[in-house]
Amino acid sequence: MARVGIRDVAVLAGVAVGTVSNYLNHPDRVSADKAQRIRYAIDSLGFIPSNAGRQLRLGTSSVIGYLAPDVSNPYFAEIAESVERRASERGVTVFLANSHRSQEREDAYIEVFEQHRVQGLLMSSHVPVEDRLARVRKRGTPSVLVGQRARTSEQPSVSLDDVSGGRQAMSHLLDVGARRIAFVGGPLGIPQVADRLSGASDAVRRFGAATLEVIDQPDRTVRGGLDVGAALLARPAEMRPDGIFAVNDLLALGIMQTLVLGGVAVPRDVAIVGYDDNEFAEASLIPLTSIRGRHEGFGVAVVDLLFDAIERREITEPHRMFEPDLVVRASTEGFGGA
Amino acid sequence: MARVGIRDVAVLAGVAVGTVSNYLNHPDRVSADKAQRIRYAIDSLGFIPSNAGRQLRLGTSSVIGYLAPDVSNPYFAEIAESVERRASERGVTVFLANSHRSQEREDAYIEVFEQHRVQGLLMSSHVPVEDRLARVRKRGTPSVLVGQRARTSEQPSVSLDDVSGGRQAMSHLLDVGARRIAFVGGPLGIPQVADRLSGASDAVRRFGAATLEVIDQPDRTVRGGLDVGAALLARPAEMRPDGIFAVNDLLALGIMQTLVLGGVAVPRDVAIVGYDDNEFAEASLIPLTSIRGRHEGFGVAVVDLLFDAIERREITEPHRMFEPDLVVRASTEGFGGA
DNA sequence: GTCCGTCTTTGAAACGTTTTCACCGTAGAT
DNA sequence: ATCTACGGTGAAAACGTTTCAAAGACGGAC
Repeated sequence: MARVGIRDVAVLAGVAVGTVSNYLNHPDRVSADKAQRIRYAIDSLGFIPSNAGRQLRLGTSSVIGYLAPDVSNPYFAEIAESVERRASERGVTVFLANSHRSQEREDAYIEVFEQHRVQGLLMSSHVPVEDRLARVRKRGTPSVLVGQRARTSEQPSVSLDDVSGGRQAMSHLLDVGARRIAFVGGPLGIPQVADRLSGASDAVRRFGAATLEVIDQPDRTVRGGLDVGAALLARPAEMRPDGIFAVNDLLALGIMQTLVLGGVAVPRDVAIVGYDDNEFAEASLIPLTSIRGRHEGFGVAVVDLLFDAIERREITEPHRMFEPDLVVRASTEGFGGA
Repeated sequence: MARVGIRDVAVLAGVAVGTVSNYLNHPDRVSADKAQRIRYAIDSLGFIPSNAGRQLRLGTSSVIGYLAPDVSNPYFAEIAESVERRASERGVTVFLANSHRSQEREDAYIEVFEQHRVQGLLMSSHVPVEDRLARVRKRGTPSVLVGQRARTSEQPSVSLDDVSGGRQAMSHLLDVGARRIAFVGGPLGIPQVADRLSGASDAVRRFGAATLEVIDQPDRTVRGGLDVGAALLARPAEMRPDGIFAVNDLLALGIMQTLVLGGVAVPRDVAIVGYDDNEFAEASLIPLTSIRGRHEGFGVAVVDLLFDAIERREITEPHRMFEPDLVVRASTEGFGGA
């Protein structure tokens, strides 16, 4: 089953290979009858142009890569979706890859993408990657950091203003009347987590008459939330927080489940705020108040920024930041029995 | 910023290109001192081998593709994850792509994967694809159909036994005492949906003294579930089903939310069973009884089957089927106030 | 009838890699 | 000192495509 190449097509159609290539890339340059013969030959041979050959000649492919820690996380999935939509509008295809939170696999995938000479690389990560991306850029592959504000001005990035998000979440908890508030999340070394905490503690500081407890839970999943919930239940009631700000929705849902099943009323006894506003925040039996980033806009911003970099256009604003919104739902409405 | 090639490395290291190639692919054939000079040259130039060049010469790359309708769906995400794990054990990388339920984009991505001469293609789809994959196979790219039993013996596939899953779900509802049961899902043209319904109605038929109503809801998301729930609430109470089997968990969670907020007690008034057992089934405030496929095993089975096809090994069992399990939780335990 | 311009077609070169094969130098055996 | 074996090296060909320069075909204007 030898692969069929452009040469076979040319022979069968009785034309030169150059003509077949023209048919594929500049259809206007080839006459109607030859076009038809070529079309027939392609169909009957099942010819599929080799990307390798084309790429070798052209020096680049029309693919971009998106490397995320975990595409199954609705947060990244949503971004991937909007990126794909925009990329398809601009005529490039997106290859997704999961780094699985492993730096080793992150590096491996970066290298694979480089080997494939993708036009550009989009990357979301839980750890700083500016230096690695700088090396990649030096070798010729531009990139956009997604979901995390880059700390160098050479590295374009698109992110949410997590400081503002944290501030909004915390202000809301204070507004509804919570005073002994717990921030749940981790590890604090992750920029997104640190920023949210920073915004939150800023809000508490300004408000004054409230306390902020930090519960470090690096496992930001439903399961991690269940653990935190159990730990809170084990405390005497007066030691429990009356407001909880979880660093993402999964965590918040887990916490909420344990508390409610343990007899703590949400939102009467404790108000809970999540982050990301994923599909399940709204679908929960006690719908979850959350912070929503408008990720649809992400796709356009990210892809367009990447193309600016690819085409070496002047980038006036390398760090695009989106402002998140607070979405109030039942998990905080009615705190204290109001 | 001209790309640096193997030739530049050879010049800087003062050796022939063939030697550099040997260093990369057959390190044992090159002497220690030249190896060191080459290593230095590669590092200082930032050389990344071009996949295009290599692939052109070799005729194939070490990449496989997984094309799914929607990687953000936990069901496919889990599969993708286990596939990636196994693939990485076998030394190939996986590129993911989202078809977004659009056949047009499905075809486009298939073609892109073919152009890239992936070693093989994994595909999940909501529609029959055997004929398209047959064409692809004829052109030289083997594939494995994932999550759907192929209807030809030439097309390898790995799937769950959805008929059995449907039967288990329904038997359980009958066991706990439900008699007026609704099956929610659609479109019925989708094999997975049809199979689950077929298993379910088989169980009802055998049992005898129960009715099965089919509620066609093609939007198998939380939102779709909310709609169905609202429709059920609008009925007079005696017209409502006392058992609901939703074709996936998202749908079930949406239905449950509307019903509970509308004053219907779950599981006392109505028992609900989902399908897929995703993370949120367990995390719901009323944890959801569901049907669980052991998708971890999927990865190994799928990738190994694909490699059998790639290496033209004799495939004795083209259709691997996994048996799903019933996971009983609060949404059915205690039906009727028991 | 000749010339010119336009439109189409052609063949060859080039892209970056791997592999094959021939060659060279060295070491060990005679 | 000569021969043999062998490991390491280098030059060149091949992979499939696109592009480019040049040649060819054709029709219209003089």
